[in-house]
Amino acid sequence: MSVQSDLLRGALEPVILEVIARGKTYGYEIAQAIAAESGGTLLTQEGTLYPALHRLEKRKLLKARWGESPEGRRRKHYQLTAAGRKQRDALREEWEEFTTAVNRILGLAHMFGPNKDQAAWEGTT
Amino acid sequence: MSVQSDLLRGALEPVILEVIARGKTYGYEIAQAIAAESGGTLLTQEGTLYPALHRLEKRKLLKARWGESPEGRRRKHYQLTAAGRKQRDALREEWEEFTTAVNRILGLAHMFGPNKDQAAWEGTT
DNA sequence: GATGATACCTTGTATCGCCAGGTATTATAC
DNA sequence: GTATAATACCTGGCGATACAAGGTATCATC
Repeated sequence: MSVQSDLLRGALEPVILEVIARGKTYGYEIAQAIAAESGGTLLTQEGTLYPALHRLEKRKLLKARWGESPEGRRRKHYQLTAAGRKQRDALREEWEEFTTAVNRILGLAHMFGPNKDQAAWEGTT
Repeated sequence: MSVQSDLLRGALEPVILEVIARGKTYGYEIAQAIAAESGGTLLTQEGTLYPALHRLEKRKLLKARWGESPEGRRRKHYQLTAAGRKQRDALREEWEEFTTAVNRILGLAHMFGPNKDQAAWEGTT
């Protein structure tokens, strides 16, 4: 398995929730949005995405209803539940903290917020 | 399993390689360095770290030799091989690209400096 | 009528973080 | 003396999940 796969494991859930929050509602569209909005870096395979959506639905973070495309193809539309919105916020926070911690170790200085003790840390090695 | 666990999967390898490159040589020390340098955010359990070191050694990214502490306890010291250094660079690059892509989707602009006004953007949903 | 795009799904495999347990030595209490 | 903690290593089994590979079905295009 590629490293991309391992990286995706922690990021897929917040990404999906975010894309749905932005108004992409069904699987195929969500996959395309992830690919497009990531500049082609993130490519969620169908065997990854659909099970993930089902898990989120099972956990009541998403609610689903069947619909149809203008051409008559069936689509399964998802939307965030209240719990889903809450989880989205929590995961975004967790992602931020986690990547900040890793970036500190990797010596990658770009951070999200105001950061006070970067300089102090830099001096201690 | 916590989300932290899933996040760690993609980051553990580059983090370990980086910490060893910085001069931490044996497991116990590496674990403490990861905890300390991440500000306590990253906590690699022994059941995570030791197998990871063994995998890296098996893949010839690390070379190991047994040693002793001043008090007489045995220690297994690791160092990067040439392939390990190369992998470290590659993984750092991959980490950067990946997190940049995710941040773009999550609306976390990858910024330099203490400026963060997401608030304006947040209001537009 | 073949191909490709759209749109969904599932099974099986491999991987890996973690839990829980183990072994052993040394230092520090009490 | 003898717990307890800290140091320092290890492993087996479990649960979770990304992916490959396969499937079904509709519609547009050539």
